[in-house]
Amino acid sequence: MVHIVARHRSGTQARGEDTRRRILETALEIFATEGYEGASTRQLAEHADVNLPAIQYYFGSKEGLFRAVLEDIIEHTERHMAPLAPRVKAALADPMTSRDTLLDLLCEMLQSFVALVLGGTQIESRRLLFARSEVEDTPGLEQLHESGRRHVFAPCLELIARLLGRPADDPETSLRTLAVIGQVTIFCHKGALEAGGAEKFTPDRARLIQNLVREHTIAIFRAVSSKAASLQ
Amino acid sequence: MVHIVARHRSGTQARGEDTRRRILETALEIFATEGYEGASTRQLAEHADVNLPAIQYYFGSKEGLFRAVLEDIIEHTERHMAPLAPRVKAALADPMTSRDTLLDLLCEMLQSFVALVLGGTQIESRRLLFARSEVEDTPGLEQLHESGRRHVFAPCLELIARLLGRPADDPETSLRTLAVIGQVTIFCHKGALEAGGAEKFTPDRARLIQNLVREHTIAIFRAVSSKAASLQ
DNA sequence: GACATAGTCTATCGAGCGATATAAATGCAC
DNA sequence: GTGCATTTATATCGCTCGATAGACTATGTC
Repeated sequence: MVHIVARHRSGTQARGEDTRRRILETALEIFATEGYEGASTRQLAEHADVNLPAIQYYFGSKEGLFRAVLEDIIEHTERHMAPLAPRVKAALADPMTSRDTLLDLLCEMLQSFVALVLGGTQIESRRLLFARSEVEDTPGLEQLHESGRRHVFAPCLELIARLLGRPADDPETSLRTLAVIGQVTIFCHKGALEAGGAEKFTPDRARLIQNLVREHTIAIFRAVSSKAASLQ
Repeated sequence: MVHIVARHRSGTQARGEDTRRRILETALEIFATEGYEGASTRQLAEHADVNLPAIQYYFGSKEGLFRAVLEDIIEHTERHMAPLAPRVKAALADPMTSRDTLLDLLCEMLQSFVALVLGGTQIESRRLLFARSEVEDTPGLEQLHESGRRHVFAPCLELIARLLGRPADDPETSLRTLAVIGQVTIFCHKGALEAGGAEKFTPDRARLIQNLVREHTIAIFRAVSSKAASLQ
């Protein structure tokens, strides 16, 4: 029952801890490329260079392993988005915050989101798993989804609601928010790589995307604000 | 070997043809919700109300059935996008075409794309299968991808290249194109439904999305054109 | 009415899956 | 060194998968 109790390190336990992490890290890659159902426990064990029952031993089950992988990602997401959260919260709390400040915060949110999906360690795997979470229906993916909604979608929605002068639960507000975020999420898909002409997203490429999404977003909300913003 | 020879209709043959179509249509739904690997031949047969070997009989194999489903979708995509293609081609061929015309055509392309993924018959299934094609790695999906690239991405890319005054193979051009298209593709994901607050995309909702994507796109390219459009 | 063809049925194959029972190996405390 | 918990290894279970074999029925032809 190692996968439940807390770990204390020394000789054998330390080795066990290493094994656990090795399984966890290779599992991220394999789940990302093969999907949950597509990845077999035998494949997972082989790539982590452990024997088959090790997965049950450390994580209880294949599902337990998958959930552990997701928890790692969620934790990373939250840590990545954390610095911006209080600033957004403060800006929203103050009714006097200027439009420029709100718009600037929105752009920062989006740029941070680009950095999240295109940068950092294990980029490719996280990117693929994000994309999968939109499609598959696997135990635990709901949590990943929920995390994305809380740390990315919700703050953007609130900022955009203020920029539009509309309630956050207005359809137009949420649909515009989705459209704006869609500018970023499309880069999670492998089709975007091919169409972009490159094999991988280099840091240069990521920075270019950040700048251009910023430019688009500013253009959108400058235009929308200059009119009554009521269509249909 | 019915799945190869051409069909001629009369008594038994006509019944066979009906069975074939019934399998094809229910298979679209099941592949969309369960994925290629997730859908079992037993499930497919049961939902189509045929026995298990019927799939092998009519389509050779599970893979053959899947490819047949994709071909149906691709054909639908091409037929949907066909009316716009010659107008785009003509506009691009003429070096004197005005910016406003180019921008208007781009918006029409995007609106038509919205209608494709959110409207028509078997909407939900096609939408889900589009989303899956971005992630899964299944026989034949490459063709679907290729079709989307040729009928949606490529024309938009050419129009945007002209609007930016940049070559079509410039990274900025393709990345901007992806960002703009991303405004639409995000609505293929089920997460977009929940975040949008609705259970399904009603025609009203689809029209609202069309209008708002149009507005965003116009704002983006009016702003970009008004400056030298050279960043990073 | 005999025959060939088209279509459908039941039953079953071999392969791969996740999971486990069981036991050997490893390092710790005493 | 002996007892004990932790970690790794072998062998195998029960199940579902895609696919097929082969018998049976319905239809159109002559």
